[in-house]
Amino acid sequence: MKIKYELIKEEKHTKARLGKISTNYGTYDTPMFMPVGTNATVKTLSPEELKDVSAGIILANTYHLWLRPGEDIVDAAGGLHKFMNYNGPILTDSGGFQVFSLAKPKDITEEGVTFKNHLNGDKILLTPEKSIQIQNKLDSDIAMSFDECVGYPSTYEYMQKSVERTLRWAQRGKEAFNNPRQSLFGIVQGGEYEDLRRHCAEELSKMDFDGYSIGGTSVGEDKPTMYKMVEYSTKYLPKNKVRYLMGVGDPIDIVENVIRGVDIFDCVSPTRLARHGNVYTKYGKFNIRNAKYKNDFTPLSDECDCYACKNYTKAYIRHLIIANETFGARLLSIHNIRYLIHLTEELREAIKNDTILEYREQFIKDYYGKEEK
RNA sequence: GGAGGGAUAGCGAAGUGGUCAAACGCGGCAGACUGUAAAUCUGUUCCUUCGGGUUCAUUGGUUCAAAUCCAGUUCCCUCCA
Repeated sequence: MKIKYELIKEEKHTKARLGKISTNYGTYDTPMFMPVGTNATVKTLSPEELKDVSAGIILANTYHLWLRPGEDIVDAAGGLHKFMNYNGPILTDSGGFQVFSLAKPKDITEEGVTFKNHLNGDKILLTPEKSIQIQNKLDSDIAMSFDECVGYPSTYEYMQKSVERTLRWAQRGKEAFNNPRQSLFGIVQGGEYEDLRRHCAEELSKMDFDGYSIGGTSVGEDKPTMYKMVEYSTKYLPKNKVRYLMGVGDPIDIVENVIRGVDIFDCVSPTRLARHGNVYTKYGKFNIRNAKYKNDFTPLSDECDCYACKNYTKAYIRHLIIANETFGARLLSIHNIRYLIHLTEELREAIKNDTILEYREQFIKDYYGKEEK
């Protein structure tokens, strides 16, 4: 079935929204955070551990699974859920981000994007139709339109051309789409230009997607610019459909963008930072590798209810990370994902109570502490 | 007892007259990371009051100049007795 979004309430002072999203694999409250599992695994975590941190939808990647193991293998396994043993909803990204991270401008044409296969160097062409066909076969719950994620800064002229092409690609993808169990989202681009964001959002709305994403953020711009990009997008999107801000997961960015009307976030940061020893806490981010934690036998965070915090000390986890033991990366990944999901739980509570502005103020005080003043 | 080889920063290891406070790797100390080519990348690692000061086993010598050449001493390795 298609996903359904139900808007439960809007916060009194802001555009923050409390909602519910119903999927083939259960109903979840929004705002929510989706952990990223590019290669059909949220790096180092088992599905049981994802459940333990209250993860809902997770994200996998079309480009990566296309190259390896190939969508036919996933199909033969009975679809992505069975293949990776995940009994929750899965969203697949289209490969649009790889246009930003892997392709060069000259590789992008009206037809699609030519990539240099990062595994063996082959030249391969990904088109809007191909991306959708792969996603149909992967049988994720939500497929994304194939878009061009444009870096920042970018000229108005380029962005205008790119937005028009992304709109045409969205239409082509929609026409190629063929999986009744799956939903399809359109992606708003347009950089920091309000008229382009508006145009893109309105045209996509006319095409009537099952949900809408905001793309082209966290590509080098500063935070105020990112927040503007989001405002210029949510402002022109229908209220009865879910809004997903792609690739954003810095804690403050989640708070700020919930306030601007975003329902869903995803980000690699909790798992990547974990592998690099960084730990999110209410009182800011720290690096467990620092020598000062050598003798620290307290948990990562006193506020956290995750498996790592309930059972292990900083000194032990530091030892694991320094010794390059995978269990350390796993414990920190569990913790960081749990931190971001818990953050969305608090934000939902604040929306319920119409206190999100107070929440933001307190959040900044706690998270940035002394450095801010 | 004899013959040869070697001793370089926390460790390993380049360097064989000036461009050497000394490559590189490891280890140490920090930093970055936002739809994952990322268990990756970057900086730093003799002392310093940032002017400079002391280093290449050690002592002495040659030279305008020595980690680099010469001699003594100590220790280590290989082979022969």
